[in-house]
Amino acid sequence: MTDQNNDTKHKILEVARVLFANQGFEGTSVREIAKEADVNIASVNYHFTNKENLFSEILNASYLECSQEIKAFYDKENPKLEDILVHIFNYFTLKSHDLITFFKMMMSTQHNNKMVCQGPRSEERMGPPGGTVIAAAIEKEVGSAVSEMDKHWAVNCLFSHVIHISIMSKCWFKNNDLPYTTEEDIIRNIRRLCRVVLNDLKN
Amino acid sequence: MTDQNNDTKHKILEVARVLFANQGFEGTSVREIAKEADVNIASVNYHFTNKENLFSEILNASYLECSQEIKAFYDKENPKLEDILVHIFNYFTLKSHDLITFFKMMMSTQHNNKMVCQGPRSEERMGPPGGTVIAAAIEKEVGSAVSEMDKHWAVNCLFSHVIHISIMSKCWFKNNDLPYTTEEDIIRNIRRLCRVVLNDLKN
DNA sequence: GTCTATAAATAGATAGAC
DNA sequence: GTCTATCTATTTATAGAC
Repeated sequence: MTDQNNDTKHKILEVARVLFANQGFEGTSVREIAKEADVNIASVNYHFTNKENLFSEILNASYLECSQEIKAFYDKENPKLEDILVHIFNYFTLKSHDLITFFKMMMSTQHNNKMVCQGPRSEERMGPPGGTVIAAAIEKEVGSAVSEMDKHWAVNCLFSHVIHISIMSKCWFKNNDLPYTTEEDIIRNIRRLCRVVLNDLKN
Repeated sequence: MTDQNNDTKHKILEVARVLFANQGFEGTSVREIAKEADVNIASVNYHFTNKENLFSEILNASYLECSQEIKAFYDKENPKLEDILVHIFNYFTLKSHDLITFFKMMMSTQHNNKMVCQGPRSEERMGPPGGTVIAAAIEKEVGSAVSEMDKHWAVNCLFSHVIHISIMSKCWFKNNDLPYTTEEDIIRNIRRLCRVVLNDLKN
């Protein structure tokens, strides 16, 4: 594998994940990817066999990178639960298209049946990316006596809020100037939900 | 307008909303819609001018019908907050493609900029469908002294959870058999979040 | 209002020269 | 590994007969 190969392959991946995130699978053409990445159109199929496989590789990589990013933050900063969720929000909205891509793909029924389940399942049974880290943080703050069901409930509530807000802040809020939807508002709201959920688990 | 016209137009709308919900805008062809609705392909453009306009009409209608359905339930049953949210969950997952369609469309960046804002804005400034009903129910249970900010926070938390779970239960859960994701689990979790959020507002 | 036929554009994929 | 050229299929949209 030459440097040129790596370059081309990498450029395609970088461009494709952004285009897929913004336009969906069907909304993005291979030609568009090649043009935007400034590579020849035939190189896409040469490196990835076909469009579906390119998509699939990005899907699996996105899940993995999301999980790893969150894990790295947790290991390095030893943060509180609410800091993790704010970190996830910032990561998704400011730094990366990964999660947007990932959840849009899941919502495309014709693809999720074929694709979501394949590839390495890094977090057991493919819970939400970062799910195990969120669960660990909950246990640390509430105590290890917390039941599995309680933990699942809490992870679910918190993650669903963050992912929903992350996605909505990119389209809905922007187009409808709703009240209390500045970045500071959103982060304050995330922290508040964390405290409220944790309080419930403690009782 | 003859009956035949109404029939054809109505059939197209019914079929298209389901296909758009499942496959997205680009993933659904006009041919597929016409075939599934058992109408001639040219009638789609005859009645709706073009594909984008058909999509746009469905988008606005879906938002409106969601809001009205929730409002009707509220006016008729005088339910508790948690019953409203369970009703929304049931409505979205069991009875209708409306919300799925609506949120998928919002996530398609190339369309939401053009479309989401147009049409009648039934709930002020296009908050989530059912948002005003949820807010009213909160006020009824917590008391009218609750601040606007608190209400927005609560609506946000509760709605984001329900919509996320509704969407996920159609693809993610099914494909990854995660624990605590039966319909009963989900409903129990929704009710729990309602109680926890309400408790916080009362203090 | 409905139909067939077709125009015009674009899609994914590949053959074959280099 | 990269490129041009092209095949084949499919798309949206429309013209024109009925």
